[in-house]
Amino acid sequence: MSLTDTFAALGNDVRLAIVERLLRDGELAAGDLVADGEMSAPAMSHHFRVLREAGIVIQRVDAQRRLYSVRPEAMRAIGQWSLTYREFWEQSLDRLGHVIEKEKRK
Amino acid sequence: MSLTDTFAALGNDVRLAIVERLLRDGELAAGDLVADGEMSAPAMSHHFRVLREAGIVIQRVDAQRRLYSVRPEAMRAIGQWSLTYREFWEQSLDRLGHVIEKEKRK
DNA sequence: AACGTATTTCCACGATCGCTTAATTAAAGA
DNA sequence: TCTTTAATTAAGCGATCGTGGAAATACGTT
Repeated sequence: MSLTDTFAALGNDVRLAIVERLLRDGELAAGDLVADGEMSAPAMSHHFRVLREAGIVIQRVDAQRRLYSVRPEAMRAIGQWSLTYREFWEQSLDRLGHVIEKEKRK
Repeated sequence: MSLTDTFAALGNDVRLAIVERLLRDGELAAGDLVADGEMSAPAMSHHFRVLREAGIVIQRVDAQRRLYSVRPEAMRAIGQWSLTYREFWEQSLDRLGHVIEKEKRK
């Protein structure tokens, strides 16, 4: 459940797509994802397991269905991490911003 | 060079540690990382290659040495992505915040 | 030219990944 | 109870990953 595990879990096209779909649509059943994607149910189930074990999604049981949703804590961990270095990754934008500022003053 | 590739590259303890080290110390030679870690030079070189191919670090040549540093663009991609969903991952904090607000009003 | 330093590429190996088919579990409906 | 629906677990397979040792490459120094 470390940040490495989080990144590893999201480092796969299928799983990143699942997470983004859940972030847009909210809670969805495993079958919903199997329906529109061209992926077998076992394969999808495996991806959900990886996401669950990484702490990215939680599972809620409703009769036969397994409803999945994204854990805000997981997203927050990534958010906090990137914000820690925000000054760094905005430095090139800052430079650009300064150039624009200087241009304006002319 | 997609976001998936970025996450995949960071989904490894050694590589995440390398990136955080570079973010703290700035530009470092491959050998510097080999020195303090208990990892062989070939293994370290491979990790740098993965990070480079994912667009996370850039290599600058100085005589025999290869100096590595983090590309702000890569960090920004993660930052922007998480900020896209900021409202979502701050919702649980918001709820906590509201509870605190209500408590204050009493 | 020969040597030392810094790093990468090549080759091999065991471990893990992503997927499929088949079997299993579990709950709802007839 | 038998069947259908929803999903997971089990087993097996090729592909990729992470690593180390050995060799190769590249630059600087003597």
